[in-house]
Amino acid sequence: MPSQSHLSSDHQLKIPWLPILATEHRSWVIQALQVSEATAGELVCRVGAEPTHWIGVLEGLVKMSGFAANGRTVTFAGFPSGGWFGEGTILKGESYRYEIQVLQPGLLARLPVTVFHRLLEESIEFNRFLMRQFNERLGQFIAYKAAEQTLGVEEQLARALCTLFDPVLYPAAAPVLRITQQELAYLVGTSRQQINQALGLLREAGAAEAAYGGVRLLDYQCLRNVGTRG
DNA sequence: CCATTAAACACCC
DNA sequence: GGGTGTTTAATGG
Repeated sequence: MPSQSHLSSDHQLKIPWLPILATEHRSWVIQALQVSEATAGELVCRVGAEPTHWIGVLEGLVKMSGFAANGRTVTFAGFPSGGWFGEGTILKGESYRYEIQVLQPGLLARLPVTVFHRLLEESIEFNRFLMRQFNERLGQFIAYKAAEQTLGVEEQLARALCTLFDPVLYPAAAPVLRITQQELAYLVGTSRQQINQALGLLREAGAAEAAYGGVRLLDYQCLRNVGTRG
Protein backbone atom coordinates (compact mmCIF):
# COMPACT_ATOMS: atom_id res chain seq x y z
CA MET A 1 0.00 0.00 0.00
CA PRO A 2 1.43 3.37 -1.02
CA SER A 3 1.86 6.02 1.65
CA GLN A 4 -1.05 8.39 1.92
CA SER A 5 -1.12 12.02 2.87
CA HIS A 6 -3.62 14.80 3.17
CA LEU A 7 -4.26 17.49 0.64
CA SER A 8 -1.78 20.33 0.20
CA SER A 9 -2.88 23.67 -1.21
CA ASP A 10 -0.88 22.80 -4.31
CA HIS A 11 -2.96 19.66 -4.80
CA GLN A 12 -6.19 21.57 -4.31
CA LEU A 13 -5.51 23.55 -7.48
CA LYS A 14 -5.58 20.33 -9.50
CA ILE A 15 -9.12 19.41 -8.51
CA PRO A 16 -11.46 21.15 -10.94
CA TRP A 17 -14.64 20.78 -8.87
CA LEU A 18 -13.19 22.03 -5.57
CA PRO A 19 -13.49 25.79 -6.25
CA ILE A 20 -17.18 25.57 -7.13
CA LEU A 21 -18.18 24.10 -3.76
CA ALA A 22 -19.57 26.21 -0.94
CA THR A 23 -16.89 26.86 1.68
CA GLU A 24 -18.58 24.59 4.22
CA HIS A 25 -18.67 21.65 1.83
CA ARG A 26 -15.17 22.37 0.64
CA SER A 27 -13.81 22.08 4.15
CA TRP A 28 -15.22 18.56 4.60
CA VAL A 29 -13.77 17.52 1.31
CA ILE A 30 -10.30 18.87 1.98
CA GLN A 31 -10.30 17.05 5.28
CA ALA A 32 -11.53 13.78 3.79
CA LEU A 33 -9.43 13.61 0.62
CA GLN A 34 -6.46 11.26 0.64
CA VAL A 35 -3.56 11.68 -1.74
CA SER A 36 -1.27 8.85 -2.78
CA GLU A 37 1.40 8.22 -5.37
CA ALA A 38 0.55 5.99 -8.30
CA THR A 39 3.22 3.89 -9.97
CA ALA A 40 3.13 2.85 -13.62
CA GLY A 41 1.15 -0.33 -14.15
CA GLU A 42 -0.54 -0.13 -10.76
CA LEU A 43 -4.08 -1.51 -10.67
CA VAL A 44 -6.27 1.17 -9.12
CA CYS A 45 -9.60 -0.66 -9.43
CA ARG A 46 -10.09 -4.40 -9.80
CA VAL A 47 -13.05 -5.95 -11.58
CA GLY A 48 -15.58 -7.15 -9.01
CA ALA A 49 -14.29 -4.98 -6.17
CA GLU A 50 -16.63 -2.66 -4.30
CA PRO A 51 -15.80 1.03 -4.68
CA THR A 52 -14.77 2.65 -1.42
CA HIS A 53 -13.74 6.00 -2.88
CA TRP A 54 -14.37 8.35 -5.73
CA ILE A 55 -11.00 8.65 -7.40
CA GLY A 56 -9.33 11.49 -9.26
CA VAL A 57 -6.09 12.00 -11.15
CA LEU A 58 -3.99 14.91 -9.86
CA GLU A 59 -1.01 14.04 -12.00
CA GLY A 60 -0.38 11.23 -14.47
CA LEU A 61 -2.60 9.22 -16.73
CA VAL A 62 -4.96 6.35 -16.01
CA LYS A 63 -6.91 4.03 -18.29
CA MET A 64 -10.17 2.12 -18.02
CA SER A 65 -9.95 -1.20 -19.81
CA GLY A 66 -11.29 -4.68 -20.16
CA PHE A 67 -11.08 -7.66 -22.47
CA ALA A 68 -13.02 -8.44 -25.62
CA ALA A 69 -14.56 -11.87 -26.18
CA ASN A 70 -11.52 -12.96 -28.18
CA GLY A 71 -9.21 -12.00 -25.33
CA ARG A 72 -7.95 -8.81 -26.89
CA THR A 73 -7.31 -5.86 -24.61
CA VAL A 74 -9.75 -3.01 -25.09
CA THR A 75 -9.31 0.42 -23.53
CA PHE A 76 -12.55 2.35 -23.14
CA ALA A 77 -11.26 5.64 -21.84
CA GLY A 78 -8.16 7.45 -20.64
CA PHE A 79 -8.28 9.90 -17.74
CA PRO A 80 -5.60 12.61 -17.66
CA SER A 81 -4.80 15.04 -14.82
CA GLY A 82 -8.00 16.58 -13.54
CA GLY A 83 -10.07 13.54 -14.43
CA TRP A 84 -12.39 11.87 -11.91
CA PHE A 85 -13.95 8.47 -12.38
CA GLY A 86 -16.04 5.74 -10.79
CA GLU A 87 -19.04 7.90 -9.86
CA GLY A 88 -21.30 5.75 -12.04
CA THR A 89 -20.36 2.62 -10.14
CA ILE A 90 -20.82 4.36 -6.79
CA LEU A 91 -24.25 5.71 -7.73
CA LYS A 92 -25.47 2.32 -8.91
CA GLY A 93 -24.15 0.58 -5.82
CA GLU A 94 -22.37 -1.96 -7.98
CA SER A 95 -18.89 -3.39 -8.08
CA TYR A 96 -16.36 -2.35 -10.71
CA ARG A 97 -17.02 -3.87 -14.12
CA TYR A 98 -13.76 -2.71 -15.67
CA GLU A 99 -10.27 -2.30 -14.41
CA ILE A 100 -8.49 0.97 -13.88
CA GLN A 101 -4.74 0.94 -14.40
CA VAL A 102 -2.02 3.58 -14.23
CA LEU A 103 -0.29 4.38 -17.52
CA GLN A 104 1.78 7.37 -16.50
CA PRO A 105 2.85 7.53 -12.86
CA GLY A 106 1.61 10.44 -10.80
CA LEU A 107 -0.71 11.32 -7.95
CA LEU A 108 -4.21 10.11 -7.17
CA ALA A 109 -6.77 11.61 -4.81
CA ARG A 110 -9.50 9.59 -3.11
CA LEU A 111 -12.77 10.80 -1.65
CA PRO A 112 -14.60 8.31 0.60
CA VAL A 113 -17.99 7.25 -0.77
CA THR A 114 -19.68 8.46 2.41
CA VAL A 115 -18.50 12.01 1.71
CA PHE A 116 -19.41 11.60 -1.93
CA HIS A 117 -22.97 10.71 -0.97
CA ARG A 118 -23.18 13.54 1.53
CA LEU A 119 -22.12 16.03 -1.16
CA LEU A 120 -24.70 14.53 -3.44
CA GLU A 121 -27.38 15.17 -0.81
CA GLU A 122 -26.32 18.63 0.23
CA SER A 123 -24.43 20.40 -2.54
CA ILE A 124 -26.21 21.75 -5.61
CA GLU A 125 -22.83 22.80 -6.99
CA PHE A 126 -21.48 19.27 -6.74
CA ASN A 127 -24.52 17.89 -8.52
CA ARG A 128 -24.03 20.48 -11.24
CA PHE A 129 -20.45 19.35 -11.71
CA LEU A 130 -21.45 15.71 -11.93
CA MET A 131 -24.20 16.50 -14.40
CA ARG A 132 -21.78 18.37 -16.62
CA GLN A 133 -19.33 15.48 -16.41
CA PHE A 134 -22.03 12.94 -17.31
CA ASN A 135 -23.17 15.09 -20.18
CA GLU A 136 -19.68 15.54 -21.57
CA ARG A 137 -18.89 11.87 -21.24
CA LEU A 138 -22.14 10.82 -22.87
CA GLY A 139 -21.41 13.14 -25.77
CA GLN A 140 -17.94 11.66 -26.05
CA PHE A 141 -19.19 8.11 -26.15
CA ILE A 142 -21.86 8.85 -28.73
CA ALA A 143 -19.31 10.63 -30.89
CA TYR A 144 -16.94 7.73 -30.37
CA LYS A 145 -19.55 5.22 -31.43
CA ALA A 146 -20.28 7.25 -34.54
CA ALA A 147 -16.57 7.62 -35.32
CA GLU A 148 -16.03 3.90 -34.89
CA GLN A 149 -18.26 3.20 -37.90
CA THR A 150 -17.49 6.05 -40.24
CA LEU A 151 -14.03 7.44 -39.61
CA GLY A 152 -10.54 6.17 -40.31
CA VAL A 153 -7.79 5.50 -37.80
CA GLU A 154 -6.34 9.00 -38.19
CA GLU A 155 -9.63 10.68 -37.24
CA GLN A 156 -10.29 8.29 -34.38
CA LEU A 157 -6.80 8.84 -33.03
CA ALA A 158 -7.28 12.61 -33.28
CA ARG A 159 -10.48 12.24 -31.22
CA ALA A 160 -8.79 10.13 -28.60
CA LEU A 161 -5.92 12.62 -28.30
CA CYS A 162 -8.37 15.52 -27.98
CA THR A 163 -9.94 13.96 -24.92
CA LEU A 164 -6.49 13.40 -23.41
CA PHE A 165 -5.14 16.88 -24.17
CA ASP A 166 -7.80 18.78 -22.29
CA PRO A 167 -7.48 22.46 -23.28
CA VAL A 168 -9.31 23.64 -20.17
CA LEU A 169 -6.83 21.96 -17.88
CA TYR A 170 -3.77 22.78 -19.97
CA PRO A 171 -4.42 26.33 -21.19
CA ALA A 172 -0.84 27.42 -21.75
CA ALA A 173 1.66 24.63 -22.10
CA ALA A 174 1.87 22.36 -25.13
CA PRO A 175 2.79 19.21 -23.26
CA VAL A 176 4.03 15.89 -24.47
CA LEU A 177 1.45 13.30 -23.55
CA ARG A 178 3.29 10.31 -22.15
CA ILE A 179 1.50 7.32 -23.66
CA THR A 180 2.87 4.46 -25.73
CA GLN A 181 1.65 3.71 -29.24
CA GLN A 182 0.56 0.29 -28.01
CA GLU A 183 -1.77 1.93 -25.47
CA LEU A 184 -3.15 4.23 -28.16
CA ALA A 185 -3.79 1.10 -30.22
CA TYR A 186 -5.81 -0.42 -27.36
CA LEU A 187 -7.69 2.87 -27.03
CA VAL A 188 -8.57 3.23 -30.70
CA GLY A 189 -9.08 -0.50 -31.19
CA THR A 190 -6.43 -1.08 -33.81
CA SER A 191 -2.82 -2.17 -34.21
CA ARG A 192 0.41 -0.47 -33.27
CA GLN A 193 1.35 -0.14 -36.95
CA GLN A 194 -1.87 1.73 -37.72
CA ILE A 195 -1.25 4.14 -34.86
CA ASN A 196 2.29 4.75 -36.06
CA GLN A 197 1.06 5.49 -39.56
CA ALA A 198 -1.78 7.71 -38.30
CA LEU A 199 0.72 9.69 -36.21
CA GLY A 200 2.62 10.34 -39.43
CA LEU A 201 -0.54 11.69 -41.04
CA LEU A 202 -1.29 13.88 -38.02
CA ARG A 203 2.22 15.28 -38.31
CA GLU A 204 1.63 16.14 -41.97
CA ALA A 205 -1.61 17.82 -40.95
CA GLY A 206 0.32 19.83 -38.33
CA ALA A 207 -1.88 18.55 -35.51
CA ALA A 208 0.41 16.33 -33.45
CA GLU A 209 3.52 14.21 -33.83
CA ALA A 210 5.16 11.18 -32.33
CA ALA A 211 7.69 11.93 -29.62
CA TYR A 212 9.75 9.30 -27.87
CA GLY A 213 7.40 7.45 -25.54
CA GLY A 214 4.56 9.84 -26.23
CA VAL A 215 2.78 12.32 -28.47
CA ARG A 216 3.55 16.03 -28.81
CA LEU A 217 0.63 18.33 -29.41
CA LEU A 218 1.29 20.79 -32.23
CA ASP A 219 -2.08 22.45 -32.76
CA TYR A 220 -5.12 21.57 -30.68
CA GLN A 221 -7.62 23.29 -32.98
CA CYS A 222 -6.16 21.43 -35.92
CA LEU A 223 -6.42 18.16 -34.02
CA ARG A 224 -10.09 18.88 -33.35
CA ASN A 225 -10.68 19.57 -37.01
CA VAL A 226 -9.14 16.27 -38.03
CA GLY A 227 -11.26 14.46 -35.46
CA THR A 228 -14.51 16.01 -36.62
CA ARG A 229 -14.17 15.81 -40.36
CA GLY A 230 -16.31 13.40 -42.28
C1' DC B 1 -5.83 -12.37 -53.19
C1' DC B 2 -4.65 -8.52 -50.83
C1' DA B 3 -4.51 -6.06 -46.55
C1' DT B 4 -3.90 -6.21 -41.86
C1' DT B 5 -1.93 -7.84 -37.69
C1' DA B 6 0.79 -10.17 -34.14
C1' DA B 7 5.27 -11.68 -33.22
C1' DA B 8 10.07 -11.16 -33.50
C1' DC B 9 13.80 -8.37 -34.11
C1' DA B 10 17.32 -4.74 -33.80
C1' DC B 11 18.07 0.00 -32.71
C1' DC B 12 17.70 4.06 -29.75
C1' DC B 13 16.30 6.71 -25.89
C1' DG C 1 14.94 -1.75 -19.78
C1' DG C 2 11.37 -0.10 -22.33
C1' DG C 3 9.65 2.12 -26.61
C1' DT C 4 10.03 2.44 -31.40
C1' DG C 5 10.50 1.24 -36.17
C1' DT C 6 10.86 -2.67 -39.30
C1' DT C 7 10.60 -7.21 -41.07
C1' DT C 8 8.18 -11.44 -41.49
C1' DA C 9 4.91 -14.94 -41.18
C1' DA C 10 0.15 -15.79 -40.14
C1' DT C 11 -4.51 -14.43 -40.46
C1' DG C 12 -8.81 -12.89 -42.17
C1' DG C 13 -12.07 -10.39 -45.04
